[in-house]
Amino acid sequence: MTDEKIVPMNEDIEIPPRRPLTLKDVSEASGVSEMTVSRVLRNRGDVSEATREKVLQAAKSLGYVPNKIAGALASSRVNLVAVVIPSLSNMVFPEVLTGVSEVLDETPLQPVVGVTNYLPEKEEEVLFEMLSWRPSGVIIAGLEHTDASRAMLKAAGVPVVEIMDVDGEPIDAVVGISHRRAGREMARAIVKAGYQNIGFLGTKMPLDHRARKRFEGFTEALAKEGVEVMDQEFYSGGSALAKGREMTETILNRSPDIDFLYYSNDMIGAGGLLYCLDNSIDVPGQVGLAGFNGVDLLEGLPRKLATMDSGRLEIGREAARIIAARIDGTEETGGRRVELTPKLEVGETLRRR
Amino acid sequence: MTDEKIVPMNEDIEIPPRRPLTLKDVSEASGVSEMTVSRVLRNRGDVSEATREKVLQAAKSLGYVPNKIAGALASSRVNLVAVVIPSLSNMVFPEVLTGVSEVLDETPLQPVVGVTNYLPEKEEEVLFEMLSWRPSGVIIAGLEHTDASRAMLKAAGVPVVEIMDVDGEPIDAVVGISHRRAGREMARAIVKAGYQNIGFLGTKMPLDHRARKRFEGFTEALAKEGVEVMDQEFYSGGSALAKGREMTETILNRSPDIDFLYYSNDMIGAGGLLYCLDNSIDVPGQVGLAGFNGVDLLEGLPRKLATMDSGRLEIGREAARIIAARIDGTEETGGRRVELTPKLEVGETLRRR
DNA sequence: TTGAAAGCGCTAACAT
DNA sequence: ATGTTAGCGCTTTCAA
Repeated sequence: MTDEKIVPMNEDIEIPPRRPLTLKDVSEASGVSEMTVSRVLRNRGDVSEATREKVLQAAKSLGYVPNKIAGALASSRVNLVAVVIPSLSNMVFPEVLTGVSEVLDETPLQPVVGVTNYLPEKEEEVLFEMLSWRPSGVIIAGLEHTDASRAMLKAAGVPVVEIMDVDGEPIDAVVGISHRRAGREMARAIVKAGYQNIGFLGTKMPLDHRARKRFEGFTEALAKEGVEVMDQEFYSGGSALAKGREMTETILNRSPDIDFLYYSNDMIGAGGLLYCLDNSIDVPGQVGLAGFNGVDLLEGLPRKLATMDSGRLEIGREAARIIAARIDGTEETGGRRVELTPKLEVGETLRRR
Repeated sequence: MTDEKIVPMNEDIEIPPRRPLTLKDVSEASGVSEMTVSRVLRNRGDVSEATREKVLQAAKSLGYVPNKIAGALASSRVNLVAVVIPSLSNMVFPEVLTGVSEVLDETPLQPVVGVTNYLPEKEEEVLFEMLSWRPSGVIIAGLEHTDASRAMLKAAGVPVVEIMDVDGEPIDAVVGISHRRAGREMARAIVKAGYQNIGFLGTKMPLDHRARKRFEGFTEALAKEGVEVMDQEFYSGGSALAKGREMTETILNRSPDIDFLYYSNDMIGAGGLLYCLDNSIDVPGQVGLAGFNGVDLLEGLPRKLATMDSGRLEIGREAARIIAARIDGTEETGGRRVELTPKLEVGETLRRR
């Protein structure tokens, strides 16, 4: 028998723990300095085609994934944009995000989303958390923030775009619509169409400032026409469509003289419409209806609900454009203000005169 | 005239560029070493109440926001969980995210979302980008990925949970339902209810593997009963509700004998239902209808659509639980497989025998 | 075109 | 209970 080398099973054979690969590994595998590897991987500086090949080949075959944490620390450049929104359940915000992604996809920037559940303290936490990653910009819904949040945003030293709403004092840039104006314009359209006994249906959310502003604009414009909101009803939680039905039934039973219902969003408006149709209420003859947002669900309803487009997609896009332009230095100054014009969609639930 | 000190305007007065604060600033302001400041800010180790106070006070008054990039690099701990989903427009995914957030909110972990638009190459890019931040875990929709994506996920050395679907070979853990089974069960329920001339309506998306698997399960189970799908129709883009109407009209005109329509999602199903009701088609007598997902929109429809709940919220929660448990070491082994049972909701659009 | 050295801001590990 | 030292993995800067 030849004296084979026998490797005992239970020896302290060093099984190196699977460690993430580093530049050094690629450097060794390719026989090129770490620095040059780094240059190749970032397409920076002059590197000969030959070494370039070698490096890319080595990186690929090892399955190297760069460590952005180290890169960001070394370069103090972070390609993240913090996007802070109140909710994901309300389709409005995913739509805004879609607009943001669409634009950022053309840049090296990447959105990172934080959700606040409409709570100012939670917003503060989320913001703190996100800012601690030193993002290159912040897109945040609304103009109402705690003092601490405003202080953090100002101190962050990066572009901040407040979105959705323009009624208030922005910290830096702002992109949105005036919800007061949206409310006023809807009120005028309703009165002009000859409705006089108007009911309002909304969410039970004192912290939804945009819904509140629409309501304020609405009642204010009605007041100018000598009209008052006759009755109102609020809901929280549950299926918005079902709640729209229920609330509509409730308010119409309580105030049978109502001839118009203004809903704070299209979903409950759609529920109201379905209720009316089910109960043979003539829309818009006996009762007119209007919602808010311009969601594309409305296209498929038996009758097209009157609404006012809130331009979510465009808001997301524009906010992202502002951030991108500021970061790459195209746009110098801060404080841009973009007010989009909400456009009334008369649909078929607002009678025409 | 006294000789006042006159400060010339255009002197090279050093205006220190607004630099983000560091631990050192807090250390100097509080007269405590950086290390102790770090300890206080992370609630680590023993620190006397007195110094603790001093430090917190200093940090707060300066408005210090820690730099997680540096922290992560030093500790090689990153409290991020990458969540990769195909889309935000389909409410299903925001719902999953809601479940994920809900659970991660109770932990130090934070979700970071990436969207792939159902494109495998885009998924690969997004994954590469996210993994370069060295997240502590990955939650990713589906079981179908490019080889490169699978390789990256395996090499990442962190828990990976594939979600939504269990029909296939997971990389690590998996949480979802069997879409094949969902399709089969719906087929059986339909045949059992006495329908024989069945149409299928879906999205024109070869890359939506879950929809495909449902369809396969569906046709397979029908075949066992000696039934074949009579006609089918596909759409892409636009308002799903409106498309549901259109497709329903098209297919019923083309194949008037159809007595059941199976929709690949609730939204187009709802459109179909509204179409039928508008056109006085007796549902479920003349034509039965069923969708898929169990979205809560269905609660508000004139008639409750039959569907099968896909348990999105619970999938998100469970995936997050698995990640959290593995990270804090509660759960050792990998490869957990959680198959949720999709539950048939008969509603009012599937006739009862 | 390539490489070497010196940090980025923090934390682990070890003093004291 | 507090401080000191040495990196984490990269990029910047400077040198060759």
